[in-house]
Amino acid sequence: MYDVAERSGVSIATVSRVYRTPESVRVQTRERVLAAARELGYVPSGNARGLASRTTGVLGLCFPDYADPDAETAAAGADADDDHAVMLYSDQIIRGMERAARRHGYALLIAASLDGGPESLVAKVAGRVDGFAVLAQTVPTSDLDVISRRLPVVMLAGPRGIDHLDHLVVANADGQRALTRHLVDDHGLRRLAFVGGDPESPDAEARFRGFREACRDAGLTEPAEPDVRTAMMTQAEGARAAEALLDRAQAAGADHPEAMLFANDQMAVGALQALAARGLRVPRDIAVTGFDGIPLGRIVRPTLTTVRQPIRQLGEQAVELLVQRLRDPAGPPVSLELPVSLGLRESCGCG
Amino acid sequence: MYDVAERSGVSIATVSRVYRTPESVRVQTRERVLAAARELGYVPSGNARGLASRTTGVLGLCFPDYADPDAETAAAGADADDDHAVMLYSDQIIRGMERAARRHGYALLIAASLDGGPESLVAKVAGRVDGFAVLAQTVPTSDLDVISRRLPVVMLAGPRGIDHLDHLVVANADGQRALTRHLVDDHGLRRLAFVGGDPESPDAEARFRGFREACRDAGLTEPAEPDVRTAMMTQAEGARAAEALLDRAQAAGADHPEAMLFANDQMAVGALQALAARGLRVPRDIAVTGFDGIPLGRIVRPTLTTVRQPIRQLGEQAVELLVQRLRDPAGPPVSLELPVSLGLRESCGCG
DNA sequence: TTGAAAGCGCTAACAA
DNA sequence: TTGTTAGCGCTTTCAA
Repeated sequence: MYDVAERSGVSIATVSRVYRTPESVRVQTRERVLAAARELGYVPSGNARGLASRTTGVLGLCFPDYADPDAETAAAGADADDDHAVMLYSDQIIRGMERAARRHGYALLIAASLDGGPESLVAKVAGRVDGFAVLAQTVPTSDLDVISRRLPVVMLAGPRGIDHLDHLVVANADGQRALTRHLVDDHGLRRLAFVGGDPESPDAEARFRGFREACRDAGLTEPAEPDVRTAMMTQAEGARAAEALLDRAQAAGADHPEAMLFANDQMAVGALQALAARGLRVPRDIAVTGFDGIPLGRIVRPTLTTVRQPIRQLGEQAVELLVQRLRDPAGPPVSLELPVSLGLRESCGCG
Repeated sequence: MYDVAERSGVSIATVSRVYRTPESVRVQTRERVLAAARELGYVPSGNARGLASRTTGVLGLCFPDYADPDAETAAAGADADDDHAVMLYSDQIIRGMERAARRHGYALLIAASLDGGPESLVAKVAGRVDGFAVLAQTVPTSDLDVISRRLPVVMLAGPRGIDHLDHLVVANADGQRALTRHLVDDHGLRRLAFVGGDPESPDAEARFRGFREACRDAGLTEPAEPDVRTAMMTQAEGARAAEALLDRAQAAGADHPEAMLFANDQMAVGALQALAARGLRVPRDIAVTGFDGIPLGRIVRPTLTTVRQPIRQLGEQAVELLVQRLRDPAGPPVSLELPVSLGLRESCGCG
């Protein structure tokens, strides 16, 4: 910058103005500066700029560093030889955030979190942005606690964790409730079984809650617990859960459920295969539903009825929240729930 | 940092050491510093750090700001109501780069390029990274010219543009040549028609070149030009091109081609529909092929034979190139061509 | 093992 | 419209 100033015969302040507020510099001068900059290959240092102005013009995103297990499994199921079709949860959030960030003139810095420590990627991100979003279970609460005292952080798709953070979730309970009602009201099903996940998973629990509430509202017996729980909510576990449900009914001399509702699509897809193997036709003999809206759900036969998560909107909304928070750092913490939508396809008897 | 130093009774130099080279500080001291940092909510400033050390630990990516028309069209074709299934070209590159960057300890800064000007997003990215990748036709050559004199830039999937840049392309000609040979050698087809794109598109032209070479090698007449060219290579244009080809043959009193090869999957998908509408069965009456390997290609019926681009590897390789260039700034410019693979499915008679 | 001090390249008053 | 001058918060010799 000093070189550019010297070469064009102005002060560094003028060079700075040319880049920050071009109108405030006489056209003639401006062009002289720009020419010199071009000749010298001058690229303004974002670091120096950020240091002097205390803003970076960058928003961040931290997401888990393990490859999304759901998506990987889906890829394997669909077509193992390439992964063009499979979009990860994080890919979609990135896309949403990038678009929204661009609208507001921000760039997006992304990093999957390695393990902690003073020099973790999270720390790096935090030090280089004006604010950032964190996907649930990515960053230790203790780190977030420290960081969120210095800059805006929004927590995505998880428990708030720290109560002064802004936070964004999808309407898990609402979605599952609506889907359950659809089964009861529109298809007349009454013997429903719910397959949940780890009790520690807020998503899975919220979905079960929705199921339970719908049962209650419909006058069915309100279950205290999911009929089956799985640890990882994988396809294999879904298949096993379906079989267990069948075996259990048989052992009791009872009819099998009229519908199996799974806390995610992965398990539902696994169940579809297991049920076919046992000679049950879906949806004729039994209905099956999932949750998430993964691509695999419309490749399998029958196509899978599900609740679609608005993942991209999650990213966009995260940026909106950050931008707003940057404008008004003192406002009360915001907590938003994004609406989901039903994807009614063949496996429930629609489509 | 001064506060942390004061609170823990050391100098700022020691605080710095705690974060940069923890081993060089006595354990006792280190923990005192860390405790103070925690209490104060200290987050090291990436800007200051970058300014002082002249490195950012961040790599960048600039990609076009228009939504990828191919992918958007694919989404519309597959299922207009959501976009979970559709991965954009840029999404895949981002994913590839992020993974590779993480392996090398870098974070990734992404920005779609708005229009130029001194304050463009490109300039912002350039000023905040140690090096970055540019997707073809994203950044004006003049800007790149200036920027690339200060930091490593790798050009992706396009003409090199500036000859001292590292640059990465996929083997368009090789892929189309191999696919054409497959049609000729394995399926015994000889009357082939090629539908290309804008002569300005290096990708489309390279693909046509591969086609032409394969024709020559097979002893067929070597076409000087594609049988049809389209401007945007969309589905609609592909459909129109297929019809034009049919009409042309009919007008000439000739048989229709035995195969139509399209310069991308979009057009091929459009053609599939047009051919079905004309009562032609694919691949029985005529074979159809595309290029790219978009997700839609395996959802349509018949599934589409294509050449798959290794897009994610493009991103990973870009990072490798940048890292290498950062290590050895003076080395000669590198130019790599990534191999593609055939995706033989139903529309050519395989699968 | 720790401290002192000189920048890194820019922005933002304030002056002229 | 342009120039002067303090820092911004850190890293990095060089000494101690």
